[in-house]
Amino acid sequence: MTIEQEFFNQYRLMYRPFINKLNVQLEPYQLYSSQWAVLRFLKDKGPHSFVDIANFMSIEKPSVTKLVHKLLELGYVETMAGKDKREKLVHLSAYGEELVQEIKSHLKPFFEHALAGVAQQDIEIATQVFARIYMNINQ
Amino acid sequence: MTIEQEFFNQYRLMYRPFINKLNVQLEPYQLYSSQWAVLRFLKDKGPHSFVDIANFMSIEKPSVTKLVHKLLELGYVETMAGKDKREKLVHLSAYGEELVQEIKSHLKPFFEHALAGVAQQDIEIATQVFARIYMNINQ
DNA sequence: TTATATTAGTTAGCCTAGCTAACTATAAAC
DNA sequence: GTTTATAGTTAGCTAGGCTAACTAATATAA
Repeated sequence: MTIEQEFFNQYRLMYRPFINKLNVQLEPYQLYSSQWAVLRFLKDKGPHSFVDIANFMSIEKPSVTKLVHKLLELGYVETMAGKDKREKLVHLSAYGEELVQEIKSHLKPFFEHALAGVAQQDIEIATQVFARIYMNINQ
Repeated sequence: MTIEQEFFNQYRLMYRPFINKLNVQLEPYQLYSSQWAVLRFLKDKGPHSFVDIANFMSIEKPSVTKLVHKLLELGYVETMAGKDKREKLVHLSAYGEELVQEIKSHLKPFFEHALAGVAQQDIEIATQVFARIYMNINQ
């Protein structure tokens, strides 16, 4: 087994336990990890269109429609007019802003526990590896 | 944003593009990445029961039933009697053995391309980080 | 030794988180 | 002014899981 194969084996093996545990953490907020990813994107990058969200998350437009409509129902986000009559910009509501802050605090110990015993430098190295793979894979 | 949050953001962001590209690579063999994970497990660790597969992959027994039955249909695996009349051991068929070898060779350049420009040492560090998280998360 | 509890695998039916195809409304390009 | 492209939606599909409830076989305890 090459180290590349081993890397991707371990990468994938970790995915489901991680997502399952994350979803448990998010349950009090009526959120799944995919919806949380949208909120985090809006928090970090500000208001963006449905297409922007699709591109950022590497998913298709109809998937974004579903995610955002659920977040609208929950009152966590709102839409406003975009640069023309077709485009709609999604942004966090006042309530959503508060909630995202709260969730971030709530998740902090979970993430720290997950990475317990890992050197800060190694976390940074691994993070850069992800970014590089993302780039390589999308040419 | 803490480095822990950034780590998990990047981790998740990479997942879908990676799995989608991997599934394209596996298409000629009529396999999806989850089915491939089962074959790889059987190749690496030898014949195992449905419960063993469930534990290893962190999924439930009914999910294993579906995956293995698909692999049986394709003729890639076979079952044999286990240590008692309840248990069934799954193992690669002769054809499956050959195929797994072929797929591994086929995937090699894909993995190398994905990790192009990443130092061997950093790949190893990241792999160990995954293993540690897996351990931390499952107590 | 029987009654009870546990374990291995299956079936049915559900959910998340995506997808494609086809559509409407609007905008851009020719 | 017609064609082409873009933003978002709808309908209906799939992968890849899940829980609940079941059967058959085994282990435990009275």
